[in-house]
Amino acid sequence: MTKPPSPVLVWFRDDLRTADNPALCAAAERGVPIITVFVLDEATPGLRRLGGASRWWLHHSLAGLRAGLAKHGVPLLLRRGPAADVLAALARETGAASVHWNRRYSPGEIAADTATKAALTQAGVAVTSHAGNLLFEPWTIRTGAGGPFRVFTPFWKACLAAGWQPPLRENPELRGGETSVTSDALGDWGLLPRSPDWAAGFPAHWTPGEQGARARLEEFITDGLSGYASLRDRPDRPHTSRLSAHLRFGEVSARTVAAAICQARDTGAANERDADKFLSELGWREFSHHLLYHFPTLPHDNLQPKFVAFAWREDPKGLEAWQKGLTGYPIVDAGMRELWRTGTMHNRVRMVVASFLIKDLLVDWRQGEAWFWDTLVDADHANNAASWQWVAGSGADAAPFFRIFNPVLQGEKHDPDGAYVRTHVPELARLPAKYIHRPWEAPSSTLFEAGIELGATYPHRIVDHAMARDRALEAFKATRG
DNA sequence: TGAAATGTTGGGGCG
DNA sequence: ACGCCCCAACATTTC
Repeated sequence: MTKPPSPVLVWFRDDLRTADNPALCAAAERGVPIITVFVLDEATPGLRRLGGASRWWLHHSLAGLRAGLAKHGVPLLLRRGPAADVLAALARETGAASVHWNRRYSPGEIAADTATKAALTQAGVAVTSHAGNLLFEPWTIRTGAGGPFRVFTPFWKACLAAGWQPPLRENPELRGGETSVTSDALGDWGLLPRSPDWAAGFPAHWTPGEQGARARLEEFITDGLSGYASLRDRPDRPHTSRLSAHLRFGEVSARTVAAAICQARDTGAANERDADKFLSELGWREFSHHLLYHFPTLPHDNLQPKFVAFAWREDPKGLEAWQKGLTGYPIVDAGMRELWRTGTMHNRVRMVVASFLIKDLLVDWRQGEAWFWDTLVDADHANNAASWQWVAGSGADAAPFFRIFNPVLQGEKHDPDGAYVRTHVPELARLPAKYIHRPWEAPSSTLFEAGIELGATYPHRIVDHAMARDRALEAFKATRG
């Protein structure tokens, strides 16, 4: 009578994949049965509760991961509660002697994981953490002086010089663990919205999960990468990767994406300019995560102290008009409605709407950050905070505050025919291109023929941009002086 | 990974 | 022929 081997636990977090998953690989190499778990932890202090759109994504991604693991006979258990308690209990129930996970890097997550590791070690369970979610561990990229970079270009140069690891080559040979241990039912977690089901339109745009991520990566390299450098700013064209949510949940690793892009470049399938431009966008993801690691207050506090005194306006009506896509500026409204309807927004338009909220309405960037956190399927604590501070001018390597986007010119430059506006603001669809980004200048006969009545079928502008620009510059001057 | 204001230049119309 | 003005086109500066 030999005792069955004690299983190994793999704790999934932001790495909902089987390929290039160092924690899963390391567990597989132990040659004992594997039991995996995902913990919905809304109890440990310091962890940010997921936003609505992210919860929708997580539900489907977990369903996909469970199905993918089931093919190997590996169970995915779902548990809810403080991770330290849940894992300690699970180790007891399963008899597991070791746990593997891939590291997280935000301050709250680091604290939580440190506490979990301590609790498990105390209970005699070995914990091993791995590098799986970034190209580089944040503490490994340093300036000549030994500190963290605050400027992107030298940061990325240092990254390129350091070189990242290729993805793990082999899919691990997975061996499932028999377990009678209970799991929550995914449906009981209430991750999906109902009454109203605002995510009803999401499935037409997204396939969460590892398979969907790999398919999206291949499709991007085939159809989108060529021309990426010049067309990535065009919201009316399909030249962005749309991989951000897949990366956020780790359905595909950054290493895998980077390797695929490099391969396309090195085999001549993609030109160097397009490939390198896309790689640098992965670099911005890296930069944001490293910044948050080194500057843990990034999501809450202005990185540049001079902004602490900035006289933000309280403008609940303006904020609501912005959220609903009723500002009267077509490119802004198109973006905000794309966000609500599909859970994403084109990157260029994100900058335009953020500039509008911060500079035209003078609303604190944190209110915009909170809305994006709730509505974006790719909402990422590091990227979101770093990017909002970038637009506000308060962050690292940020756009200067006085770089104020003109929503009309941005629309005309990047959506020249108005196709993007027409898609998302259908009440303007019949307006000629000449006026699509400035309907208030259209002759009344043109508006009439397009079936538009300003103030009735489409709002008047909630603020005059020229006035708002001057106001913003004045406010900025005041913080400096 | 801006935009607007201001400055400069050069061609053409015109007295 | 010449100087003057206008202004588009482009460059530079400023916010």
